[in-house]
Amino acid sequence: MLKKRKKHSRPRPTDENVSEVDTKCSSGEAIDENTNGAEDSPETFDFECPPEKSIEQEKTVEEEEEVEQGVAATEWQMDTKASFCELCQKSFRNPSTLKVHMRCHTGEKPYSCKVCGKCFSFPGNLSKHEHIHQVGKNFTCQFCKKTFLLHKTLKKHERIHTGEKMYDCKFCSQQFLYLTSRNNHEQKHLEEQSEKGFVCVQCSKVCKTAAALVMHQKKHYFRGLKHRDGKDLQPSAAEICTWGGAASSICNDPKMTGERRSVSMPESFPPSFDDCEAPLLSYSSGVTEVIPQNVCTPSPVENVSTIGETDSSHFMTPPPLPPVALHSSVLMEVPKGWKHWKARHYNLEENLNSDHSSLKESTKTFTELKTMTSFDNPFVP
DNA sequence: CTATGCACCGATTGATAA
DNA sequence: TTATCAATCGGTGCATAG
Ligand SMILES: [Zn+2]
Ligand SMILES: [Zn+2]
Ligand SMILES: [Zn+2]
Ligand SMILES: [Zn+2]
Repeated sequence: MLKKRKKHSRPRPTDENVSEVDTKCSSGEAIDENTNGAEDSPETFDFECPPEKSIEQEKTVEEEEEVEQGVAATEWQMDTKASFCELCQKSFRNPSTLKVHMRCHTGEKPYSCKVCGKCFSFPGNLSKHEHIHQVGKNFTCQFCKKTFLLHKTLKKHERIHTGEKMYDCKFCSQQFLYLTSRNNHEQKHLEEQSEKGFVCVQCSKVCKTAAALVMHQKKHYFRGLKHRDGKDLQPSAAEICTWGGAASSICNDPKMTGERRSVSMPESFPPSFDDCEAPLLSYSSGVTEVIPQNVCTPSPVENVSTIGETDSSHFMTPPPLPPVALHSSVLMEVPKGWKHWKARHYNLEENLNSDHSSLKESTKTFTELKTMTSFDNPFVP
């Protein structure tokens, strides 16, 4: 299996006094003292690459296939060769990785800063921490020459110059530079939605009840059918399989339910807009003129559970399957699938950083579709 | 207040040394 | 095969400006 080349394979400093497990950090720490600018340290300059392109997160082809095939991932986790954390249901290929991982459950922090005594679970974090005791800021912005203590900080700073806004609103096409800004914005959506009732994403019509909304949306739906005119708006079989497989695998995938904070998988998932977006994803790839409007419309969060139980048919379903049913099923129920869509959605987000071209492509289209569906969103400038 | 910006932390990953 | 480490991610908290 060819792995994607990593570019950051610099030869390790062999005999540095990098006292490994040693709880006290040796002062000569491996922490780059090649500080100012760190000439070859990939830490500092890899602006050739698109900022979001994390080489670190690239997955092996093998893993990609697992995701695509859906089932493989689950099987892999059960593989005895893999180390498995029962606490968070995560698997690791390297047993020692599991050991290290367990520290986040045990709270063990064997690495302590000898300057301030602060303890850390992971050696790398101690190294980073020790950096802050050094005088001088070591990372310089290539655009404004401002300096920063940490590489991560620099990278984030440079987004200001590059214009990269990595935080997308889940409900509209707006993007944000800061997570807090994004969250605030999304909160507004939620508040707005819950005040109004049930909003049609196509025309912004607000309905008092979900049932009314469904009736309303049927109009859009049939209108859409008229305009379709034989255009092939259907996803390819491959796409369907891919998505279907991904969904099924992910929802069973312990990896996806772990405590990995970066994924922000909520413990419980009151169906939210996320769930509504998933259907978009499912048939977005390669589709240029979809009826993305035929997505389930966000409902007030607090109402969702009720609807799911008693009025599930009011939700338009993400019809992952028969192409023929692609459009005709958009108004069908799906609540039992909430979880799956949710899971898939998060998986996509995670894979957005990977180099998986197909997932990426789909996600990209997803973003485009979000734009399409948000034309009438009051939050869109 | 809200948005912006920085300091810092927790955790994972892949390469590679042992 | 296992252990270690550099690299890098996502995230929180707080300060400050408008
Ligand atoms: Zn665990
Ligand atoms: Zn310290
Ligand atoms: Zn700058
Ligand atoms: Zn928005």
